[in-house]
Amino acid sequence: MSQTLLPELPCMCGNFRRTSRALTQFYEEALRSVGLRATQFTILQALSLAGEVSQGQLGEMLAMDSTSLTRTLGIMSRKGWVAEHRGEDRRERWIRLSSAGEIKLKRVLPVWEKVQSRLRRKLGQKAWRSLLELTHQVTELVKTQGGSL
Amino acid sequence: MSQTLLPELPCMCGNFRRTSRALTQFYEEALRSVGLRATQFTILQALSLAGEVSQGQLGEMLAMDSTSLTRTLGIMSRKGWVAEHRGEDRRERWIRLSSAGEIKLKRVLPVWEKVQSRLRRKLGQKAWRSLLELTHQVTELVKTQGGSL
DNA sequence: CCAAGATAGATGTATATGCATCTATCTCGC
DNA sequence: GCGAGATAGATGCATATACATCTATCTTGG
Repeated sequence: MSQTLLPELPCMCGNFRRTSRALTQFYEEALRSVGLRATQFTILQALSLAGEVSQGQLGEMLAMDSTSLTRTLGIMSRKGWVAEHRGEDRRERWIRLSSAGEIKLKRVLPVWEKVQSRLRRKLGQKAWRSLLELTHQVTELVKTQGGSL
Repeated sequence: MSQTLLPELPCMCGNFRRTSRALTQFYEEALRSVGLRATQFTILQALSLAGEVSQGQLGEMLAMDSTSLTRTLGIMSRKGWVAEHRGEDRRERWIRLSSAGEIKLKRVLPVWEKVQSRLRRKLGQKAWRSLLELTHQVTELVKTQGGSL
């Protein structure tokens, strides 16, 4: 098949989704060796940083529908990476890394660091920093002002 | 639930995936009124720009596995938005907008433009341009140099 | 022309993801 | 304390998405 040039997409959403797909493949190629999907790694890392949080709070942090987390956390729970218990408010589900999860994360981090720095090197410090800041900014903007003008 | 501050994620991939989710919800909230998912809109728009392409070429353009397109194009074909036919090479599937697809796109574009400019206004011209360029750059980098150092 | 290897998609399977809806709980006014 | 309305997650359903594998077809050396 001929080399179709990567076109500039005019849609910011389409653009982000495309880059997400590309990046996900890039990271998962490495993560595969340790049996983790991108989302699962993100959750491990987020829990490691945040400590114990409710499912809803985790959803907020990751801009992910908390009901979507029900399934992903189920998978991770079955693998023994997270520990859950009901909160004082019995409707809530509180989540934290299990010790197996901590061990898993410790083993995975070097793999992640390698992909991460490989990309950082390719992109350059400046673009790297800009991207982290800009994507964070977009997420905040879109999430907090949501539907308003 | 208390307002958990949106943390900075150290992982570029996780960052992009989070922003993608947020943006997708933002755009789909608007697109819902015209019965389109983000991916479907992207494909309509891409076909409108590219004309007729093979399934593989479309996958390249969108950094999407061409076998994933089999299902999405199936859905869109059933809705009558795309027309397909076998290529001279009988293994290939060539895709273009049907006239119903063109009409659909024409009806959807104003809705898209509105979300799009709403976001552009919030972000500011400068960040907007930077993002389009940087995301494009990342996609190219990751896709072309893929696994290499 | 033919067999061997390459390639484009189709299909099976697993995860990711959101929304609508449902259930269990909680909160608050009375 | 009770009932009405709010809230956290669970569940049903649809789409999105990738990879492994399979099939049909093409290409190419002999």
